[in-house]
Amino acid sequence: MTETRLDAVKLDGAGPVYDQIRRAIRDLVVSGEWQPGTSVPPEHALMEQLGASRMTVHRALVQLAREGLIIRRRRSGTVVATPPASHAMLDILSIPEEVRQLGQAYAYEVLARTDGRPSPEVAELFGLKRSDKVAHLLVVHRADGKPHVLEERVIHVAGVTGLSDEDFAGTPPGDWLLQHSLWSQAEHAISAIGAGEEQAALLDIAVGEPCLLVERRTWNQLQPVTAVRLLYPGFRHRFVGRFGPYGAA
Amino acid sequence: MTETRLDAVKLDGAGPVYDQIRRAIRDLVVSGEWQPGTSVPPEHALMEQLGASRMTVHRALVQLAREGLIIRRRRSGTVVATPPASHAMLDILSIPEEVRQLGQAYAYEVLARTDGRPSPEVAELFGLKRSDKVAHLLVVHRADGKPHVLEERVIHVAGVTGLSDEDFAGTPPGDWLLQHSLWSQAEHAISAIGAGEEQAALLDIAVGEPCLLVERRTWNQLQPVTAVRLLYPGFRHRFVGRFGPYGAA
DNA sequence: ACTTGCCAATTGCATATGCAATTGGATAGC
DNA sequence: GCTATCCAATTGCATATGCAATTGGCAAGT
Repeated sequence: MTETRLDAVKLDGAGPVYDQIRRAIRDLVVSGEWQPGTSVPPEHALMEQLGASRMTVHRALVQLAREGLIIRRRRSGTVVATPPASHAMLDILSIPEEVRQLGQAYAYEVLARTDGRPSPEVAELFGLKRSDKVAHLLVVHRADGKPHVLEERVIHVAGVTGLSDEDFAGTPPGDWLLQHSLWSQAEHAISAIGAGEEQAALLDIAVGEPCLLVERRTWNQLQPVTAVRLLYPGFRHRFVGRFGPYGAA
Repeated sequence: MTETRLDAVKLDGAGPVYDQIRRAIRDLVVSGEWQPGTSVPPEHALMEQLGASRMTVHRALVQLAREGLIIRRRRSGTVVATPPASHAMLDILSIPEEVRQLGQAYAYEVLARTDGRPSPEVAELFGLKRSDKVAHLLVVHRADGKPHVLEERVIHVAGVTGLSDEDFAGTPPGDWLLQHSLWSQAEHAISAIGAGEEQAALLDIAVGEPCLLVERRTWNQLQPVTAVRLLYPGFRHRFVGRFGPYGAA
């Protein structure tokens, strides 16, 4: 248990006091000056050192604890946490947004739509009964005219209202669903796969070309809403994220 | 601007009052009962309705605002936010951990190590001067004896202490670095690529086989620490994340 | 030694209070 | 009508205060 020097905590006078305290301590932690395991001075000490009230110091410490930089326990005090396993964040944008952010012209085309019952595989994967009604969609999204991503989607009809009257002429299904359905939970998986024959033709790439496959399933209160497979040609796509040891940067 | 019914906020008596209030309002928002754009009752109203002090109500609302569910402005009040673009979280585990979580036996092998200057590409990619010293490493990680992932790593010698004395016999470089260096910022990218000839041989797969490529670069206070390319055979790997509309689930 | 019980240090939570900052909307003046 | 001004509603921040809950460590007793 290393010592912490109390006078290392220095306020900079910018913004609310509680936030100055928070930043001051955070900087000591992320700079490594206060190593994991060292104990942070108790609230009373900081309160006297900094000339702030206990509640103000408390507020700063509570926030740092919520951010995972410190761990607080009654009686035994506050110690610097060891950085947790990191989480990388990937922004999930709608595909039109994604394309426009790249500065390219967006277009899409609904290649096929069938309304019916789920195939056994789909029902299994998605937790549906064979008797539930679903819509299948096949959409290709284009950026500057070139195929950008191939979307295969299954929508659980009972989970969305107004689906049967919608032809997706004005809005691609993903965006339409965002506006017309609620979701409370999603899961996605990223993997790599070679393009199949049909897929290669639609994406205008060679068969076997490595692609990023993003599979996403969405529920609302345990009821399935939609499942989608997005196939991105690998050589022109990368998902980028930035972060720090304690969370998003 | 829709109306919000004040009496919709109901406490459940479990845990701290401020947290009951927070959860009660959060539930109204995520259930869609309070649509985006509707205004949340002012602190005074909630205070009277719930029989709590203003500071307690305040605390709940401040926290909800930090979580992005509501937006607060002086005088104009508090309104329900429209859900932001989602972030998906991918847990970044150390590779030994990753393998063990799959219930498989972990092993690794350092295939090559060279200490020297960065190649022009590496220097460019990583923001190093040609004169900086770097170590190159090539490591294969195995799960139950089979190649799991191929790691190509560059380490900026000046950014880490004790590197030259370390032979990575006991700990793979990624884990060793976590223990012996600080980092404040990281960036990673995921893409799909076909295995090259050498890579295919080391991973025991066919040339051109689709693979997930994870590239990660790490800095400490703007100084480069390490850059790594992790090549996962695509057919046996997927990165999975779970989340909700307002963040991690 | 080992166990039990107690004390005090430390954090957690809630309240009451006061003032500052922002700004929508009303009002007065032109 | 249009603009400048003021007012009041609302949130933001800090303090002072008191009690509750947890628990490390000491002390007493066996």
